[in-house]
Amino acid sequence: MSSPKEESELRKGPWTLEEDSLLIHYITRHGEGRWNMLAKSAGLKRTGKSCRLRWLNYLKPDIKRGNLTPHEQLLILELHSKWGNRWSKIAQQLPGRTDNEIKNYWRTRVQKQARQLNIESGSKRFFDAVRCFWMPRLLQKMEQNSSPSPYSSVPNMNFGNSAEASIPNTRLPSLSPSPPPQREFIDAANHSSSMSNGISNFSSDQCSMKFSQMPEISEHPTGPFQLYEHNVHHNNQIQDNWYMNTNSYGMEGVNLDTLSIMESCDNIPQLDCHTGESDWVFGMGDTLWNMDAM
DNA sequence: AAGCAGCTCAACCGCACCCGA
DNA sequence: ATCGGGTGCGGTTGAGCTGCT
Repeated sequence: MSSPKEESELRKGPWTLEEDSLLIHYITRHGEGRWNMLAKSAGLKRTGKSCRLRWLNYLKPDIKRGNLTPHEQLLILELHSKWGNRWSKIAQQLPGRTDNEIKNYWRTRVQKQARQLNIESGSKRFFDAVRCFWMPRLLQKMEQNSSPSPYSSVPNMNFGNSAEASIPNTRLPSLSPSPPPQREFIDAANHSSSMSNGISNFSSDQCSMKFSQMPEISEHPTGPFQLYEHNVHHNNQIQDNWYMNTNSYGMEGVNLDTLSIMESCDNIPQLDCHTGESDWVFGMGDTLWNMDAM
């Protein structure tokens, strides 16, 4: 137990370079753990908790900095649907990313989008928006940004409970011409269409037909979202240029018009990319987004 | 240039759990 | 059985940054 005097001497707030240096040097020499003792031994006027947090979330050598990649974002969406707010568990699946970072991402990006859409972030509508727009767009970004397939590079990337990787069996709104779907995407969709786990009634034709009813995404969006998708006219062809800036996380293309169509899709049998009663493309039940009040 | 609002993210807080004495 | 220290986790806060007017 520390005396009141010691308590009052404890520093709070942002870490200085000197403190960082002390912590790094101490851990390099003696390793992690026993944080309270470590704090004292290292000569830091910080609580053990503060030292631990600083190390794990910021100083540890394998921490990745910078924006989350579309692939990482997709993984977060998928894992959150599975585990809810189990940030540390989710973080374990994203090497170099911390639970704090993922939590911040969820709260500032995902929940923000839900708020702007004026929908409950755990609701079925939000669920559909994520599934039918956000995820496919992230997938598209991944296709464009990377090769080989991001899925093949993700160990244990298992979308859903089935052994098969049932990649979202969705099609993008007619954003023509879209890049050819990646191999796994097609395979998974084809495969899933023959499965009997609730994805069976998926038909890509149905889905694309449904999306064809969606409004064209305006080049000059006026909705609450700034679209980062620009249709570039080139040789009489329209090319969709996707790019990320710090605020673009793929869902910006979802506007209220689109969602209202989605809502009207409730009259039409639930979005064709929707899969049966409660399963969705990743084989998750409705309950998955309800684990915690988001 | 200044003021303001919104956003991001590092850091803190409180609680729960684990484990050894 | 229980007490206390150590640790981990999720929620929240606030300083600083950015962009807009």
